[in-house]
Amino acid sequence: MPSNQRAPAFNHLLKALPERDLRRALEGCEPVELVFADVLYAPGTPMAHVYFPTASFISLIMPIDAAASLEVGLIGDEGMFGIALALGVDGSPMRAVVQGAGPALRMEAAVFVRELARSDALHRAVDRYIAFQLGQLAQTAACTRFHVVEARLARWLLMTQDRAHASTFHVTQEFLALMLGVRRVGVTKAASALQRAGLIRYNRGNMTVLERRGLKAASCGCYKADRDSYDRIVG
Amino acid sequence: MPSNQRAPAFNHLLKALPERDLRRALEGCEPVELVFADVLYAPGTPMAHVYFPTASFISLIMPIDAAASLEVGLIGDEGMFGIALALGVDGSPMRAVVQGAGPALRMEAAVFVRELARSDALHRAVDRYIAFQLGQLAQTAACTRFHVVEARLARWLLMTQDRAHASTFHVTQEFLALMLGVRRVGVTKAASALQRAGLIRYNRGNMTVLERRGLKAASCGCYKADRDSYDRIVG
DNA sequence: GGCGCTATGTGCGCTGCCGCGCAGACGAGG
DNA sequence: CCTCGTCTGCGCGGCAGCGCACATAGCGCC
Repeated sequence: MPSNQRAPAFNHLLKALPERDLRRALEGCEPVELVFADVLYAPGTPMAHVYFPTASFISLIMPIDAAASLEVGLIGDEGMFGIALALGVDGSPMRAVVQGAGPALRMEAAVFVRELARSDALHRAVDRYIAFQLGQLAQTAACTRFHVVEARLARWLLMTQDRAHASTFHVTQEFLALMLGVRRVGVTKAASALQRAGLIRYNRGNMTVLERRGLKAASCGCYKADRDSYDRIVG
Repeated sequence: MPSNQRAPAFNHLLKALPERDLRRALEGCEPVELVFADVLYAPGTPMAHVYFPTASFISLIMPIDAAASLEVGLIGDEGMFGIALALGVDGSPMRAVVQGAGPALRMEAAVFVRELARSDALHRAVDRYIAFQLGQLAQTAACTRFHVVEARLARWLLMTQDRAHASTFHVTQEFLALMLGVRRVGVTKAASALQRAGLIRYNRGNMTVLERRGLKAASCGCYKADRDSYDRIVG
């Protein structure tokens, strides 16, 4: 696994399209640079754009009370943000926040809808991705209910590393606590355990995954389940 | 609210279709009587049928370990089981179990796919329902994480009453524990609290909702959020 | 009428996470 | 160099839910 090297920047959902459909899809896209912590979509507003991350990633965050919220999805170059539009709906209850800064392809909502109608291949790909997201959400619900913070943290780190295409990325414990829906102190405890085990190293927001294999063992089965599900449905 | 009276048996997803589409959809359906606890779908198998409950309801259950599982969705006459097929996938990671016995309309997978291709109205309705399910799953994930058993139980009872169209239905504490992902004892505690408050009455599996209003107050906001979401997206 | 199964209620010690408050440690900027 | 803000670590009391074990009570069945 190369350390901090960026993979070639493309989006797998688009890349799988046949030549002709791909070209037309790309024509409808505009390259943008996503900025960390930017809110790409807020619930209750119309969805103006869809995003295909190429070397960036996006969190889906479900607010519940005024106080509490929970990350329920992570979108990188394996997927897209904006599936609601493919379902004929122009909103979603989840907030979309840039988790990893970097390039993405952006398409206007109307253009996306038009392209979907024109390209069967795109439509099929997006539909399959939606099916994957459904399973992912269910998995996350159950995982969040049953698994301890340390395992969930390990899962989160693996998922993020996959999307960051780098073994080092930036994330503070405070932020992790928000994502996992626990106190920061809970993250401190779990993270020190993983660090003591030599699986990760971190310091003031610089997180490095040292041992993927060990991290997988420390994580719950949900990471593997996600991967398998993706391969089965989309890949 | 009439006590144990059955509402006229139809499925709202189908009912909203224009005359012509509705007729064709119904022609593809076969009326069936769902039996309590029957497994309509098991993960890893191809999905042979879709179901439109008319006066029955179905649980979506996400298994996680060999031991643990969690109910992540409830499908009554407001929806359908089998959305994966509409997304071009013939499987799902969730088990579908009959929660409330009663009549439903069943359609063969191939027929469903064909009808979707033929009827734009059906396709649009199903797509919107999928969008609703996505939000529902996210809501459930967050609710399960943050809310106490008593509130979640209240929510469950309200959702079930809506789908049973009756204020009395059959459900044991053991079963509730499985659905909510807690111990039976946890359900006992929460249920006695609700009973002491005069909101419900139960005895050996016979559950009666006495005060919807009070139950709503005891539940978390997630029940209302679900309803609102449904009205906004599908209704 | 008695037996056994199912459903419900209780007690006890434990664990994981909570809220809150505080302290040390590192880094950036003046 | 010093200050301030950010990030990380810890202690303490509390609570919700866990695992386990046991007690009671209806109900069906023979």
